[in-house]
Amino acid sequence: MVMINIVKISRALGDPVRYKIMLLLANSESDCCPQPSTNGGPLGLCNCEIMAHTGMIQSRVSYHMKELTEAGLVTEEQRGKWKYYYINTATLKDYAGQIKTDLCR
Amino acid sequence: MVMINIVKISRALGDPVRYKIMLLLANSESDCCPQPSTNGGPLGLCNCEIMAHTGMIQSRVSYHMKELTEAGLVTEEQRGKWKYYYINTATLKDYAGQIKTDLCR
DNA sequence: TGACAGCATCAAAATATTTTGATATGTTAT
DNA sequence: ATAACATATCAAAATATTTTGATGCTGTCA
Repeated sequence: MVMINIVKISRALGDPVRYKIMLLLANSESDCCPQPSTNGGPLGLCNCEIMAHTGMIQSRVSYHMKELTEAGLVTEEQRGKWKYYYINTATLKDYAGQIKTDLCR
Repeated sequence: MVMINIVKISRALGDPVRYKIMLLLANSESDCCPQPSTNGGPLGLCNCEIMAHTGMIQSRVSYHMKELTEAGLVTEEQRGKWKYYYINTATLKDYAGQIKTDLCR
């Protein structure tokens, strides 16, 4: 059982910009740069694609991706000079499960 | 299907003070004032009990209970001059479910 | 009704987070 | 090695949230 921090994950998801990025990651396939590895889950996007989809500047995207990564919601993968981000579904499933066991009784 | 706002709920849970209150509500039974209604779920606590458990001043507790209530995480019940709060487990279950269906694929 | 208990609300202060532009770091291709 | 590109980091500014103390409102009980 992985250790997850409910408050940290909630806080990460509780920002509209970051939640939008999570939805993007869950629903988009990469279409630029080298293709990410086939990991069975979402294919992920690179920083530049997130910039394009959201219209945000680079440092802003970087900042939010770091928040998501540190919460364990997103996994990074360096591929050449690009960095891919994809959703860590294990964390989300643990999170959803723990919310229910800890708070619903 | 109730309309829930994932960002708002996440934000509400993403504050350490509020998450602590949620755990309190999930694990405590009221032991003061008139007993709350038997609603099948957690019995809830009144503002004064939350103050006692957390050591926080009244206006601070009030502020956070409002945030939790507005997110739909907590339901209020006025009983005499006391106000009881109890966890809204339906919202939490919908939340956990939607997190999984929207972000895990 | 008056006194008081419990909670809500408000404005100001304190604190935290987010955004931006500049600059640094790391990778690839020439 | 150098240039060019992708991303990270930093410090300052902008913005948002939380905390506090004061005050207001409502219900209870003498």
